[in-house]
Amino acid sequence: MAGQVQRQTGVALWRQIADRIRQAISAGAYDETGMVPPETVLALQFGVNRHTVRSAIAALAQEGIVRAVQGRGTLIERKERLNFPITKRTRFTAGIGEQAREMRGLLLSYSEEKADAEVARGLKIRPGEPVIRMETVRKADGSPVSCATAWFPAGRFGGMPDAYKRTESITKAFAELGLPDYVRATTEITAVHADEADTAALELSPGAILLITKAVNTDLEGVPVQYAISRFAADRVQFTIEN
Amino acid sequence: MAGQVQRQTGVALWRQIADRIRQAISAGAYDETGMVPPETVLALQFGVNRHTVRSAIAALAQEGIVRAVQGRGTLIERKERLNFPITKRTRFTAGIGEQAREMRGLLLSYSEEKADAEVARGLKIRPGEPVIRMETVRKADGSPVSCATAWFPAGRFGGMPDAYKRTESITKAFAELGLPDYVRATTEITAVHADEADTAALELSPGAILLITKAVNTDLEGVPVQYAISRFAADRVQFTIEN
DNA sequence: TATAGTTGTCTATATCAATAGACATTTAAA
DNA sequence: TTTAAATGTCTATTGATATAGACAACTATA
Repeated sequence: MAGQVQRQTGVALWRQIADRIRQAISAGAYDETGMVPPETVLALQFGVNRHTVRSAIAALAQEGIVRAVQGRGTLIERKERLNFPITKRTRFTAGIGEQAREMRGLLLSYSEEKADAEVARGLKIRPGEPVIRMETVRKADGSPVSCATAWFPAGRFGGMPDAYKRTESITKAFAELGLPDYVRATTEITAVHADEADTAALELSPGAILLITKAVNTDLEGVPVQYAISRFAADRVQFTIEN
Repeated sequence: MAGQVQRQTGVALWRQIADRIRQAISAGAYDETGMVPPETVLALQFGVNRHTVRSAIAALAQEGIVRAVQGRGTLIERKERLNFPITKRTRFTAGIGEQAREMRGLLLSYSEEKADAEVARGLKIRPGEPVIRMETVRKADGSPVSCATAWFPAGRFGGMPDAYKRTESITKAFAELGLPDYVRATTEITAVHADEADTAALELSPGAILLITKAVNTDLEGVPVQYAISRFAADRVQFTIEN
């Protein structure tokens, strides 16, 4: 974990240090002991006062990642970073099935609306045609992993919100609606700072990073069936592309 | 751009606001006027003092994204985002060939070293075997887009640093060294905050976001020829995966 | 040439972030 | 039972962040 923290950047030192420690934990840097190094050691490493390190650790404790025990040290409670393979058969639930015990997709809201230019391009329909929009949040073992906004052609998949609410899975909902299989056509990936809504929904600290995917799924004939913009907590996930 | 900023989170208000405005610009929110709304309007929108908004705009001006003109307003200077397709034939230079006039790869430094566990896993060699490491920065039309650390098996590609320095391209350097074609095997994508070294190399503002790719390229027989960790300025690029 | 609207500069004040040091409290091991 | 090593708590001080208000300087337009 080389490299010093930066001052006067608008990001407090304690937050930078919290981010770095969180990353080191998820990279397995402290697996040998299962503990974060002592505060005095970290303060020396980062070139800051011990109190500043304490602020960082307090933030991580608040997130449930570590637990400080007086006299012993700071224990690591949780270190997951979920991996999402992106392939022709990209599935949210199945993709991380072995990495978490319980995967759930929750429907926050939905509505029927007219496709704007972006959605129309994704679904290969004309702007103004009716689409179903769903806002969802997806959780692994109860911890929120991503928010998604998904659009479906209204004519073919009008029953999607109801089916999704019942099955908590896009794949199962598609199956119920007569589409047993579908494939990932394109995926775009960018990264931005989280805004307020996503910070709340994903239980992030402000200034946190989001990985954004814009994906088009099609049926086996290549007809688009879903356009989705998903927002992932960058410190909890990574994507893998296998060619 | 609804939603208020958050206080006491370790991220200064001016930085949160700068991030939000940057995002709004790149989403085309101000395309109609080509200008950012007046400081007083933004201050009202975000629920902060006008001086706080001014700090945010000063940061964006420092990045070259906007230019404030007394008496007129704050003009948008730049809003582009380069697209990188990730496929079997992923090439940095050719990939964005049509999006920029001039693509260059510059060799910052190189050395011969022994493979650590991560590099050995990527190149499918034993830890400790000799590898060539190159630190490079890649530019589009003179503007830095990414930093990369790349490793090559030393025996087969000892001449890589010299060839790369001459050709400014991995693809051309491989060709010179007797490898006319290669394919992308795997790509991992994550996102983090930029550290000090990358902030300097990519001419970023502190606290900026990096998209990280860890990629393995192989020859046509599937033998790994390159393991590379690239760090992209997230506000200048996006990735596209076509299946 | 006024005038409205905009950015630029200055002073002052309050709060948050960071440093510094001292000492208490708890745990585990000598 | 000591002792070393770790976290917890307290006070004090400095610098960065944020607010508040007033006014100057510049631009475009009526």
